Amino acid sequence: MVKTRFAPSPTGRMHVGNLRTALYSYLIARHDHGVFMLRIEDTDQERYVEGAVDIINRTLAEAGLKADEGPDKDGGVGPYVQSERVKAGIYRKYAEQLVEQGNAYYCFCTKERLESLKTVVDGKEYTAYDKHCLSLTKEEVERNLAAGMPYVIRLNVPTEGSTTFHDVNYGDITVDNAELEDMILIKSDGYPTYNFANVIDDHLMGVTHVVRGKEYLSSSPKYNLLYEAFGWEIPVYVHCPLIMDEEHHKLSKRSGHSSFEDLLEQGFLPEAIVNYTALLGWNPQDNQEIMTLDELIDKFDYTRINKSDAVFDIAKLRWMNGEYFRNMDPEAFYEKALPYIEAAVPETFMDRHALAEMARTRVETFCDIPELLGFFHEVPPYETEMYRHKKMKSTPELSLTVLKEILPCLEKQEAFDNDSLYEMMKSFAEEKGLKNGQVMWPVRTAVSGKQTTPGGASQLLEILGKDESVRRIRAAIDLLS
RNA sequence: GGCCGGUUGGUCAAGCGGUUAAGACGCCGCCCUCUCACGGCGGAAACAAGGGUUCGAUUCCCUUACCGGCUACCA
Repeated sequence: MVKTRFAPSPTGRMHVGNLRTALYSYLIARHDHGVFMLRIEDTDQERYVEGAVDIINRTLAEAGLKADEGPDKDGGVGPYVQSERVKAGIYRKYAEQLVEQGNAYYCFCTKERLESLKTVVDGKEYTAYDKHCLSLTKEEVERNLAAGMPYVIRLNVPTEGSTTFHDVNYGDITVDNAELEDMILIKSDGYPTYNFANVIDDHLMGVTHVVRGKEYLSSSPKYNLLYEAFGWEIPVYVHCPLIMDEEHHKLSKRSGHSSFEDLLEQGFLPEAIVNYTALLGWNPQDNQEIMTLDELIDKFDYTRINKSDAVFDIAKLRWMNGEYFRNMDPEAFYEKALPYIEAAVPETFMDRHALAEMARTRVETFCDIPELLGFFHEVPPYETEMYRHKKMKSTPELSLTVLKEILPCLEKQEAFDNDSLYEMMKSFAEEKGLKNGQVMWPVRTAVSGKQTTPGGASQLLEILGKDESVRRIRAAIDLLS
């Protein structure tokens, strides 16, 4: 039975790199009808952010990634929050076992001593612990412990030989043990480090596939040392390429504007965000890009994940979001777009459904709506030169004449719907010996003040209604006179 | 600096020894058209470099270059 987990740290909003890791974990589990688990890794008290767990829950819920097990749904291997597991003494117990076995040792080195171990190369600091405390006798350790000296527990990495581990994506990776540091297992505040807690929890919780970003690739050999020391079975590693920002750096919370919540605020649909991130580092065989979560579950194959990093391209996300809008049920779009429409066009006499439908095929995010529909609320200031259009054979002078003559027609027009209005203007043009554009262009400009509008003159008139249309035509006549 | 990984158009990304090197986004042009948008058609645009291996390398190996990650009592 496949069991995957998503194990975020509650340190703020969730950027798309994390979201994708969650998504891939979810897809692997679902594809195999396995279990997807959520675990909260709050071992760093410094970085803990109040409310961040709520953000994680909300993000997963909105993205549609429901966990089968987690803090809110016990699956029998809890607790699912690491700080609670610390209280239960879980990590300490295993760390002490390693100490007894000789695979780990107590270290009482002070900050100052560690500082003295630092070497500076190219302005950057590097430390390599020298196993100083490994030589402490059992008595010395007991004495220090009894004296209440602060300590950490370190892994005793062999100085000779090499360690090889296997990753589904990157194959076998071998590293000289001399390169591996005696990493800290238990910090002086009693909390485990990420690397240690991960191994313990993944084993205890029965995780079969570990999905994570490839930034952990270089610390993975140490994991094997841990698994071997405990005699535990090593899970399947699935390291994913990183998602990069425009500057080609790892997306992080610091980059800003790239978290799931940021994107929602920028007017994107959760489904589109999920769909897009799925394609950053993976692709289905069949070239289909627009996929529902269920289709992703069906098609996802973790052995086909890419190795190289991917740049997050907001332009393509915009396109994809637009595709979702175009394929969306009009009523569903209307409901989500309504707040944006109401803000841009407060006039209640205009048909909101018609406005929504006008926007649906023309915007890429909800935030594009105000710019697109704003003129319905108020005609923006414009130059009379806007009435000049070569292809339409329209000029400001001709426009004035057309508007003056069509005004009474509009006033007496009874059926104020698109088709009727279009017919009326078309026959008006015919009677006057004008081209269609010579009538449509001035009318559309007069009621919108815009070079381009969503929909043609007649559509605009219909939504504006007779009173408002007439008012705007009159204002335009004044402007041109 | 050391270690690990990566390198196909601007971006995502097929390809897994023999191809006119897919497709998508973006960009440009044309068509459709009451302006847009949608839609349709077309275009420009790539195998980092050098050595091998091979009858034949984008595909396999090595070197170099470049990019990235790690090198924390952060994850």
